[in-house]
Amino acid sequence: MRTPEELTELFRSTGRKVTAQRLCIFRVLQGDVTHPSAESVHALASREMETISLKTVYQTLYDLAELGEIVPLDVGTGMTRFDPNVDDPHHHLVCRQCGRVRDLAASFPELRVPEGADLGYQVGSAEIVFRGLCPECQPEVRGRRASVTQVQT
Amino acid sequence: MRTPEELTELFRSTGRKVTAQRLCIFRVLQGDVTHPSAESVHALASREMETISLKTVYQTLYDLAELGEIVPLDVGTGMTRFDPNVDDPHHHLVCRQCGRVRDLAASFPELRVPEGADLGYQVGSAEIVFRGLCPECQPEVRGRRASVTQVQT
DNA sequence: TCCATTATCTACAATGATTGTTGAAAAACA
DNA sequence: TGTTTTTCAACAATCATTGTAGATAATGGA
Repeated sequence: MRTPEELTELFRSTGRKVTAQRLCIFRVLQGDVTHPSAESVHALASREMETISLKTVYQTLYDLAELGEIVPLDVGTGMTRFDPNVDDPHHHLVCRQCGRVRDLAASFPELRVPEGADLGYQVGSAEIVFRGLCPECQPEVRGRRASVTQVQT
Repeated sequence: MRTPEELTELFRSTGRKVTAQRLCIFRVLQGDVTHPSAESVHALASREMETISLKTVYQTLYDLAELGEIVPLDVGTGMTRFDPNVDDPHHHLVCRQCGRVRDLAASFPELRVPEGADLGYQVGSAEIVFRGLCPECQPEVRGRRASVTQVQT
């Protein structure tokens, strides 16, 4: 995602106004790698601006999404998450315990819909969600993590 | 998914009661390949039993999920979808226009998290959602479908 | 078959995430 | 600085889903 300064520029140049609230949200998102929900962006922003409303956060997040600066993401954790990493094609790691989401920096160019299996769909993209346990949620086995299990695909 | 008769058996043997509503829901799910939402199961069931409540549908769907007969699925269409196909490992095709969901009967045993990209996650499974246009939503080009585009992964 | 037990039913209210509305306030640009 | 237009915060409303409660029905045994 771009810096708050670049986003300011971008907002102005697209006829959007740049307010203290928006700058605050830009700052919160900057470098956030945890794919926050609107709620958690609001919680962080509230630390700087107590009166900022959740509505404003949603609004700004969807403005950013419209400009292609972040991507709304639904990985089945009940809320929409926002991914500020739009530059590198990537997939996602989701913790099935705590819901933590991280980017998986890899592409899978060999991934194809097998011949005849497409049911007539004109497929344009694929998203992979890898599910497992994040480092924090793993049971410790004699001081280190339990052995890695086989990926079921 | 099992037949209504088998499900009746299964429900009884797990201390659940078999009611007319439940049988109706079993019948509706039987052979449904479109991954219906609770709402659409309710709509179909209502054709046979006008008074059946949405709550009952949810309840029965989650009973079936608990018994492993169907799988709740979130593919980002705003509602939970239910997949009666639990026997064959598979992934999903989602229409980005109408939200139609279909099974993609294929497994990708070669799909691995690249060495060092797992960020410490202990990955156990992967789900792939292929997005595109279903046959009904495709623009027609001189009588037949437009050419297939490249899958972006 | 009939009873007693226990689960399930429907109707209704409540939840949590998200979106709509409105008048007040603030940013942009002349 | 003034005017225009957007955005703000507070509040109400929505949608999918879940909780509650008393009425009802399925089950298993007498």
